[in-house]
Amino acid sequence: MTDSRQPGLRAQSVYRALRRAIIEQALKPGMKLPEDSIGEQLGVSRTLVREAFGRLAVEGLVELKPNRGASVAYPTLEEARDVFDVRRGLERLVAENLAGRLTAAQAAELEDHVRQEDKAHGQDGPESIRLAGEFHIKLAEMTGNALLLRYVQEVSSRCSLILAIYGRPHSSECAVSEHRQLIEALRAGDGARAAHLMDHHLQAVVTRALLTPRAERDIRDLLAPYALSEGLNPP
Amino acid sequence: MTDSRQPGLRAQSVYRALRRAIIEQALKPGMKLPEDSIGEQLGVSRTLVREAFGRLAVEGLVELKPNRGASVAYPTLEEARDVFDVRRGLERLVAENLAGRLTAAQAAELEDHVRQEDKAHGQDGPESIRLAGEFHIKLAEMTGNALLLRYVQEVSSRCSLILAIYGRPHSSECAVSEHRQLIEALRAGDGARAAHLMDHHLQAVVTRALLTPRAERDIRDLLAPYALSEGLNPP
DNA sequence: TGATATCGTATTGTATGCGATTATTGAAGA
DNA sequence: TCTTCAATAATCGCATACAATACGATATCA
Repeated sequence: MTDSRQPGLRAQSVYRALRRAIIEQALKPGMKLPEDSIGEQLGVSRTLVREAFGRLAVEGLVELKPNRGASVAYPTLEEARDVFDVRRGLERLVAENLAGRLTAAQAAELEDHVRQEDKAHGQDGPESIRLAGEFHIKLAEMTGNALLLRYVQEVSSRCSLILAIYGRPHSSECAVSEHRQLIEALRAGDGARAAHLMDHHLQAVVTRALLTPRAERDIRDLLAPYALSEGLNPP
Repeated sequence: MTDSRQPGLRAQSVYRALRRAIIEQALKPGMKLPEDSIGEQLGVSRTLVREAFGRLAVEGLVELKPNRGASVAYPTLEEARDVFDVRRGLERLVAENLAGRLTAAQAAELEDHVRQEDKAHGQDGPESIRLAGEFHIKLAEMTGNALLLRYVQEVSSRCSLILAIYGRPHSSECAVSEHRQLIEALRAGDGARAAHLMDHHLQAVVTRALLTPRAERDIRDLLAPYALSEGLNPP
């Protein structure tokens, strides 16, 4: 138990617990987040829960409306596009920073990682998705740029949310082969090619996992399938 | 008085007040930030002050150490380099996004802005610095990408802090001519050139304003000039 | 029956209080 | 004079308390 009576760490524990719960969709997008029940569940007061909400709101994982509390963020398609655009820019930067600077140990670690991805790819479980995400985090870590890492983590989290809403069920977001090519380019020190690969890789993720033109952001369109399944006939 | 009895807005007021105070160096880097006195000064309780500290800590403007409270962040040179690297990446993205998409009204607004910069450039005051910063914020706004805007604002804030510590006194950070060239490229729809110009522009800002190899990050070196001015003789 | 008003409850926003940790002052000893 | 240590004061971490607002249910009226 990492309850840790140490001061300041309980606050962080609450933050991390909620963050994980949101990313793993234990708390689904749009779900209401009452302060006292969550605090009670985690064994802390509302104070710490609110503190965590604040951080999560900055990161775009929860929405915070005045006098009506917090709920898990429900990004619009427009926000989703924004997030992916920024993500591509950030990860391109990662690729450029890393090209040629990869140590042998780092390259080995990455290759070990894609091997794990290969194994998990067959079963198409949440394990596969987690590994694919971690690959990008690992790359960001290797730049040694703390701010870049933080931003990449943030957009990755938000991408998880976005895919939970708009993604097709069992798409294996990242193609392992694309990860392999990327490592190759990084190793060769070809920054331009690495950046280009990364860019197209992430672009591919969007088109693979996102049903772009479908899923209108209007309530009518969200309800349409339910109406149909009930035999209703909206105009 | 924007005291605003409205709920949730007082918290934001505290956040913004502290943020401005830090950026404008009313609160200097490294300065201690006691919850009580600040709350008393702003007419709110420690609760809201702490909330603001949390947000500012996420954004890297304050440091938050367990059991010893908050202080204005004092970025190391390494952190400074990280921030500038990410900033270049982000603003390159801005340039690419904006190239060719600039409306006539937007172009006019930017040109009006650089004209103001021209005027202020003579007096080399803080006005000049503020305008130079706002130019970049305006560009980010024009992308329509809220996340990109937030990130650019964040790195800009941190750059203010960094230049306050490591910058030479009256360097007029941005060359107005470079801003003009950038607008030109954006107008022409030449994304690659715009990105390239932005990249070199920001690179130039660093070399112009930052005394890179000097300014050691050791306390001894920070204190050296003070020691000398007091006639002391450190080993 | 349907719409609106009103009251009670649940939940949020903010302040305050208490125990714990850290900084500071001053005095005693080397 | 410089160090060491203890007592006090200041500050923080967190929980709780209280006021204000929003939500929901029942009652009232058309």
